[in-house]
Amino acid sequence: MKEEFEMNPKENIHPIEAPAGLRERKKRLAQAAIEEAALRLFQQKGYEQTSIQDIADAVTMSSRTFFRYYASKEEVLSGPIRSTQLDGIRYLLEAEPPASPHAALQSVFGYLASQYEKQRPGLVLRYRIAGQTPSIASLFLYTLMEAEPALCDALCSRLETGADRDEVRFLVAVYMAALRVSIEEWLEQGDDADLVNVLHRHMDRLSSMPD
Amino acid sequence: MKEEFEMNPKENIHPIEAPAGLRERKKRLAQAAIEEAALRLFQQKGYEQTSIQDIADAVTMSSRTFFRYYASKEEVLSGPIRSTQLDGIRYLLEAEPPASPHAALQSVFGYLASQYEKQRPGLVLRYRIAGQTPSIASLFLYTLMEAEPALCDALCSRLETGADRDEVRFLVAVYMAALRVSIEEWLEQGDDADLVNVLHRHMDRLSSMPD
DNA sequence: TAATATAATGTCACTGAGTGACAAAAGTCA
DNA sequence: TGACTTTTGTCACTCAGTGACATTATATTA
Repeated sequence: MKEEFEMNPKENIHPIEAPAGLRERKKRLAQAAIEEAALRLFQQKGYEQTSIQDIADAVTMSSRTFFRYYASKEEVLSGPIRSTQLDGIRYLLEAEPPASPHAALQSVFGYLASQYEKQRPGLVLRYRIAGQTPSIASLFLYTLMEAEPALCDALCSRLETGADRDEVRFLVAVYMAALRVSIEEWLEQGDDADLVNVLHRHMDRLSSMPD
Repeated sequence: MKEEFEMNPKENIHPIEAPAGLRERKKRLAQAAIEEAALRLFQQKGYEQTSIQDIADAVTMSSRTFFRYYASKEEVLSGPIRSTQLDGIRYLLEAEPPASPHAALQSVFGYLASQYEKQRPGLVLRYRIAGQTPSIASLFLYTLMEAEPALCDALCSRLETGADRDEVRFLVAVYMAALRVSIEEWLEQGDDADLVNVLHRHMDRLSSMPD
């Protein structure tokens, strides 16, 4: 069992950060350099053929230091997905009380889709690697689904009607499935494909479900 | 990238096996002994605290030999889930042509639930470990979802109406989500809980979706 | 049954991920 | 500048997993 919900350095930065000392700036540069080099090498040589040492060499740091920025090799790839999911949880917590579970879920997942939409190039690359590397595909699934319990909690807490916990869990899982296949579909399409649109096509058919 | 769809020795056994030589019998015993020891140790000391060497010692074999039975430490845990999913694919391929996608999916997933139902004790144990070990939770998710493409293919091929591939993919994913949360719910309940029943409660609400 | 072929196991040496401990270097601030 | 804190590098280590090759056990056949 590892980091579970520990955040990586990037996520700790407060949205509007003041001047920021030299130390902070160097850390961000290092983090960015690692990510850049890692993605480049994964593309060039393949994920499994790229060692931490290769990445460390590429950015001239010790491999020990790599692990001070990323808890594992995998985390370089999953970071953006995880933080997007966390955004979704925050979004739901801050949203106005929903009219119905379906309305709330359409809203959060629509928001998530719009967030993923902004990251297309990075996601294309990441999912291409996932397609060739089961352990990464597995990680991405987990990273998506990991947010479900928090989403359930958030939704239940904002629903005045005492909704059945298990039903909410089911609904969240179903919408998550919709998001997941929408992302897959969207990434297979051309660069001008519209994720929000793909997701809505699927979600519309869900909202006719009886509560 | 590892074995992908390679089968472990157990799965290669033909259902009705004739006498079976000494070699075969020894292999099955070894495999069973490994699984037994591994599960016992995982329970006692925790998954991550148990090394391959510990398992090998417990059954008096070299750790090299462990890897001739299981491609990885994880595989000891995921094996039964994977083979159950494969059963589901086979079931769908051999079933009579379905009246509708929903009918077909209710049938396969009902079958899968009934298969999982038979394995409760092992699944309780495995999911307890998954709850403490993200990499295993991740693996279980993957093992479930991994069957989706094959399920889509099987379903599409048996549907006379030229169904939209993406819609079928979505439906399969949604039913898979139902199975997944049903299993989670069922494992949290008492020993006399009924998985098939839990799943049907969820699936019934799906079948009212427009195709 | 003995000789031979084949399959399973053990041994050894190796790569690579990940970690703990501690010393060296760099950034911070008075 | 000097004292303090954070970051980095070094080193030694554990553990998963693999390839190569010798050894042992099972299977086959004359």
